[in-house]
Amino acid sequence: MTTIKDVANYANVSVATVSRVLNNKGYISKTAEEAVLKAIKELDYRPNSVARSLYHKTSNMIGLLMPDITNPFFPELARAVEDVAMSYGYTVVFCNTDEEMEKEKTYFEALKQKYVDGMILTTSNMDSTKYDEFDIPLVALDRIISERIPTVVSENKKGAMEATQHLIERDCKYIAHLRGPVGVRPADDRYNGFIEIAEKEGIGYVTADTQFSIELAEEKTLELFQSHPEIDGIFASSDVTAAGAMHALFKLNKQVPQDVKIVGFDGIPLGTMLVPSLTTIQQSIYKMGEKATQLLIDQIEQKAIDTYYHEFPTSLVVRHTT
Amino acid sequence: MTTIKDVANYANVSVATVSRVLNNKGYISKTAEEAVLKAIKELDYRPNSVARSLYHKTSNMIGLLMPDITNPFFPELARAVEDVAMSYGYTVVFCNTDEEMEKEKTYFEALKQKYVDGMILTTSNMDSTKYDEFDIPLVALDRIISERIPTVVSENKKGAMEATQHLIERDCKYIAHLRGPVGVRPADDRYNGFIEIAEKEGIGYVTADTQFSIELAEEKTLELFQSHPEIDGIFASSDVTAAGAMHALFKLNKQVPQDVKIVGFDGIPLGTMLVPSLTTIQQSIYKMGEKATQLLIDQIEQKAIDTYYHEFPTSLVVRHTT
DNA sequence: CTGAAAGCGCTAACAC
DNA sequence: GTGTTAGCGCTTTCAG
Repeated sequence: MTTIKDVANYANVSVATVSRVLNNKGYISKTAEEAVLKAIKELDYRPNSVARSLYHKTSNMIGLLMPDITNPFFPELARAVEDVAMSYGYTVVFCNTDEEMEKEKTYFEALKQKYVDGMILTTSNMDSTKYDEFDIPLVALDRIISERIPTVVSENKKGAMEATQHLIERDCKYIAHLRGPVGVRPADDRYNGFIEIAEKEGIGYVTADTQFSIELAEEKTLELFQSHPEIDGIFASSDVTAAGAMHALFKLNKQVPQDVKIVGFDGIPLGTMLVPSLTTIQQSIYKMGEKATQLLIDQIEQKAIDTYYHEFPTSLVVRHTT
Repeated sequence: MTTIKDVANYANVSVATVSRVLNNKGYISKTAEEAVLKAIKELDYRPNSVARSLYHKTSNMIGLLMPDITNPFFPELARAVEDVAMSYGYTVVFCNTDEEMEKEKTYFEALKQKYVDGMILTTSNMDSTKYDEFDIPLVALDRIISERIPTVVSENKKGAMEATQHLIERDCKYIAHLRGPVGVRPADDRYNGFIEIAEKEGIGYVTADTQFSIELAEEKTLELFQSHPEIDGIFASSDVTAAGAMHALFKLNKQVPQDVKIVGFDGIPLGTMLVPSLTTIQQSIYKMGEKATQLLIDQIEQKAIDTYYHEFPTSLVVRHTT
């Protein structure tokens, strides 16, 4: 490993001079600059970023905490974060917390110790005050943690209302809602949107709690039909649970969309892969990831942040399940 | 930020002593140890890992280069890597290279400068000699780069042979193979496996080149049926392309599996979500990720590596498309 | 057993 | 314009 000292020796200047040309700071004579550049090239020197970090207390790394990259909602988000981070010269460290507070805490600490310049949180099971204590740039993505942390979310409630309305317009008389994990904010918002429309329209409905698991969704759907055979519409809180519901219907020998109509939520590629393809509420996943990263970098680079709360519109994408 | 110096002052010892208790190295008296431990606790001190990195020339970070986390084959792999890394106290930096040599090079350099302790490569478009030059621990995962780099792959060819055999046993007379990206090793191996069995069994066949894109797979399938309407079996080189084929068949009004049977490759969750669910060649994705990470950490920790080449068995999972 | 001090590679005063 | 030097926070000889 060649160091700044080697370069200085080779170019017959001091390390300070080398540092100056490296950072374009202070006055350097043309000759000195050339000598240094030549030395750098010939020795194939690259500054050691750990040493820089130590001095600057900054690492050009950002942390990304998410529940589980294996859940098909997250890869696109992660991709967006990585793309933007990369374009600004930041590198991303990623961590799966499984919605477990312990893991979240461990990672949060570990990343702080690594001097990450900021973190994007797509998970939040820690006491929100825990985050507040720390003076590291943070952004909440698809979660709401505290109004002091810039936040990027979808219009979950509005989307859910639209989905429900759509089922009603498609003539559904009795709608089941496969609710997402209770306590997870976006899922709760969707639940509330569903209830609001169902009540307002005076339609029959029933709900069941699920997780982001296809098997569980299938099972719950089977149960629902046992107790409520009159169900003719399903609003699932995610595309994955919608897929689970479709399996259940297949088993029950119900035709989609003739006997039962389905709307999902997320707009992940899975929806188009299903046969019939899934009507869903499309979120601007990639854009949300971009925005969150932008907000984080703005904070890191001390730029003023105008708005702390960003809600991205959703849109109904009608495909073949309705 | 509280430093080792603060702890030393608080405990009335020298920084050397603090360092010793931190690392359980050298002799420390009970009293000194207790004083230090108390100081650490009361000041809520955590060692700065950047400073440690600078001294040790190690960062407890590993890099993970993959083509695109958005491709559903990769999240599980990434998850396995992260899980194992985490359990050994390593943190993972992840990068999407899009199979582009430029990005790969950029990331490779960037990570080296960050002192990552090693890298897992699920991508390889750089000249393999480029990797050899560098003396950083490396593991090739789902790719083969050089025999000097420990490698973890699936039995791609064998799996493909089994898939083809299965279609033949299911009475397919004319089989199409949706080939993966030409030049990507696992895809080429699958292609070769297919050809070998098709030739050996003297069955009719045709192939088409695809990428990991559902749309393209659908399009190519449509084209294939135009020129070869007698196709009654499809072996797709990935589950995603299999899904594309299913869409095409839906459009063509062909029944699966009655008119046409399909086998995919990968064994990603998508397969179970499709209706009918997809028969596929299951790879041990998670295990491969684990093994690769283990191999990397062994190298980092200077443990001897017994075998450089690890091939994981695949297995035929029969579901409803055959 | 413990402390002083050098040094990991780099940056930024502060002199000259 | 350029060099000297004191750190950034930590580890590890080397004395004592």
